[in-house]
Amino acid sequence: MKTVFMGTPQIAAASLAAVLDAGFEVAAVFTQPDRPKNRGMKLAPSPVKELALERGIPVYQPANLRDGEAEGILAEINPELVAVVAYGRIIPERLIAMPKYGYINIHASLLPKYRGSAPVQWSVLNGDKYAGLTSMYIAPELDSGDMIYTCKTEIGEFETSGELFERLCPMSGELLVRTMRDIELGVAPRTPQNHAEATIAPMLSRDMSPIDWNKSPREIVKHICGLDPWPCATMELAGTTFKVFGAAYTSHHTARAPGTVISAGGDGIEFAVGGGETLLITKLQAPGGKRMAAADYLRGHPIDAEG
RNA sequence: CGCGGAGUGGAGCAGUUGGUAGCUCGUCGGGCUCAUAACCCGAAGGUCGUAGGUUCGAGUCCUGCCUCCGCAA
Repeated sequence: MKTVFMGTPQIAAASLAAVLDAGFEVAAVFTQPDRPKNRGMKLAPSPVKELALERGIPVYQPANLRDGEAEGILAEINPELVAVVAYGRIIPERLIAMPKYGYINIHASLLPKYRGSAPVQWSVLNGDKYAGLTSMYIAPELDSGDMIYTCKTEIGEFETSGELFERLCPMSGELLVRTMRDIELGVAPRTPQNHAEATIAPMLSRDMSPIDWNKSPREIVKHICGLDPWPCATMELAGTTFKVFGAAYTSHHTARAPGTVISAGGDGIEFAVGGGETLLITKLQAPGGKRMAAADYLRGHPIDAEG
């Protein structure tokens, strides 16, 4: 089955690797153009591009899928199936009709929940018990296509989005391979989504970073985990903005206003939060510094507790 | 050359207008205690990232390099 693969980040690269290792013929790879990244803003290839080059697969990085050029390339390759994993681009309707088996996509949520660009992060932020992956046929409307297979995994209480992403990578590969096999065999199921239950998981932004101490301990923990590794939860303390990476529950109660520092010691910094409960911040990062245990930070920066 | 911050004993930090380095915690020894991560006394441990330069003298000024972090996605 002649296939074209489209994808960009790490989870896409992991999926591509699985497809290749399973022996499928990948005639070409489409990925986002190299982008300036990191310190120095050097142009960096996407993980998918790196893998494709390693495996000797032709790479295409069109800036636009609608200008006819991409269509020409695809027409020439004439794939029977196009597999899309986190490509970061809407596929024009006219392209979807081209391949014999159509376009399939792996989306990192249990559809119809969390359509959109940040499904993993939102499943953590919302404190969901499960996250997952769905393979589907691509439909013109974003992430609305008929579902093929799903794959489900429990989210750890303190698992970050980044960690969950890591775990999802191999699962995505397996799911894609299974889906492609059954499509080739003609036995893949096709289940329409319940569009009434659809929710959207929009991109995260830096504006979401500040911690709202009025929330419950668990909501704050999920906020911290969901925004890790980007854009990261933040808090203000003594006029400085800290990134927050770790928290622990306590069994304490307080009458102090949410956001008040109750204590600061070897376990971390304890804040009053919503519902009269408290939460211990255990890992943080000061501007210009590395991330460190809150207790370590306190050694060089004594903080006065108000409780 | 995209912009900016930082590299000081095991950890986190101070270090004033340049004059041979301090604090908190930890570690080790001793003491007190029924006991303790608590308290008291004492000790060890640093070529101040690196290579040069300025100077009578540099952690403290100048230049190159290395490493780390933030912005940007």
